[in-house]
Amino acid sequence: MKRTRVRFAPSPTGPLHMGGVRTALYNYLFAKKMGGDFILRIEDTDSHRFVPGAEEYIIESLRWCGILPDEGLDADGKLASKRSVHNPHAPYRQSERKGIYRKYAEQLVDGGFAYYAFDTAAELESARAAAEGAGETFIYNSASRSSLRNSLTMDPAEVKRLLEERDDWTIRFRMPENEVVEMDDIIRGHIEVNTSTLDDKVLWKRADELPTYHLANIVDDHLMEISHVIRGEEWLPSLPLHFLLYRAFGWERPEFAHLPLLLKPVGNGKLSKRDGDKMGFPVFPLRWVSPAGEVSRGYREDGYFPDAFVNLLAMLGWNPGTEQEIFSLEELVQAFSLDKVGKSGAKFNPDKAKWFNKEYLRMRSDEELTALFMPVLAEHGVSAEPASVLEIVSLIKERATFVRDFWDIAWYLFNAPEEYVEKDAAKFWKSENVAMAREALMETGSAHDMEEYIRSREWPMGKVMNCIRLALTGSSNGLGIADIMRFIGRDEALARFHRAEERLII
RNA sequence: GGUGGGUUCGUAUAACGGCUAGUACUCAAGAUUUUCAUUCUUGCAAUAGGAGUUCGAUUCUCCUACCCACUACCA
Repeated sequence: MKRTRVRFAPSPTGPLHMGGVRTALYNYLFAKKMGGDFILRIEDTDSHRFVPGAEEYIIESLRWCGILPDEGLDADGKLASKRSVHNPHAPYRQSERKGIYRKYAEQLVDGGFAYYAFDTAAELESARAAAEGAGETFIYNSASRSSLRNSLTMDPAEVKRLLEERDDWTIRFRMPENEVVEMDDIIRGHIEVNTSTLDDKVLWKRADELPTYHLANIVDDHLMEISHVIRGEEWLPSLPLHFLLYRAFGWERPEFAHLPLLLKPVGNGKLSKRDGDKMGFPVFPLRWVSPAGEVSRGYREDGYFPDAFVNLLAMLGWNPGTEQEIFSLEELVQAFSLDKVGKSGAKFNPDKAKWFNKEYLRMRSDEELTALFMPVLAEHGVSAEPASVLEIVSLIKERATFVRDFWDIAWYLFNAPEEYVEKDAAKFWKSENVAMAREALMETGSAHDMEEYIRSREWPMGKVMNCIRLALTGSSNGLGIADIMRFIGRDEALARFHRAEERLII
């Protein structure tokens, strides 16, 4: 049986967004599940839309997620340009493969599957405008190509002359007339399309001597021995062309699987960069600063754990068929299967994303979380013993979604409150409570004794404790008094209490 | 406009023609707790509409509606 080989083939026209990461993830999971190879290829055949830094961003994102390719990267983590044992199909950047595509395009011309077209951009523009004016849509296909300037309509000598003289011609695919293309998609099943609704796509451009996506994609997938093409649903409309291209070349084609789109949380439409900015969640795996200086937030910088991010992405459009929701990458590999991938677009839910991170935070060891929390403390000008921070972490980890929440939850263990929440003070800072609290605090040496003291006197525990809590934390919520006092000590607790007495008016 | 794809609680999804349509997130209520949070319990909430096939349809077929994608010498 043929070895499973899949590829992730992004275009470096900007930062990879979470939908792209999911496509990469599904490719990776499928490859690993089948014991095959996951290949990274950069499709940079559009010389006009190249964005500096985008390729590096893609690689760094995959690295952060732990879904690095088996093939396509050199040992230094850079995209491979030279062949090696691990990179037998290098280069993996299409701009570096530039020289190989022309002969394939011409092979199609020779076989009668493609032709040379000499229409200028301006001519096509006006043809489109004319059709639109007549209430029709201009399609470059069997119906219109006979009246356009190409090697199918022109004298061979004239064609030869133009090919030599001009440098703006293209090679177009000769779409068959009125033929039903029958296709099978692993996710969507059987699909039929009539070629009369399709157009003669440009395959190769003389102007920059570069192929378009369609040609480069098919040629490279063939050359790289790709067995399964797993890509976004937006490619489904070009599947007939790709089928026909494989047929024209006489190549065995890979299996196809078109993934459902990731949609925006509210309203309709696919997830876009603006949604995240507007609704307060990241759309990108990593922070991205555009060449113009525009900043987009990233899951990494927002405090998400990479395994949580991968987990939540995996569950968007796929399910294991069981009720398990938390999966490590290895477990995902084991459980993954393309026939459990859904057909309909998945709306991204930021609340569920946070829930995943919360679950992962709880699974982290106290030691690891402490190591992550120490720098946060330093930022707040606090120096604390790792041992006591570890103890604090174990107390607060269940209350947090992100490590950065730790400070908001436990800051009062390090600093005395500067102000008091008015509403809470009004509720609990009453003379009789304050008197009881003061006595309990002064007369006992530990939180445990204090509790006994209050209990034995049959004082209202809630009122007294909240009075003390208000003095210690500035509000009526937070950790247990015993825990707080263990960390700040009795002296500090008394000092805070006296300070509250000075500052708060009863 | 044309072509293709899609449609189960608000969201993600389960139910390979057959129990009362299940689970998770969110939300609400209750229990626990010295407060908050956690935890636990309970609750709210869905098969887009209409035909057909069938003993029986969320599931198969058709029609309608709505949504999405594509419709470049972009990917």
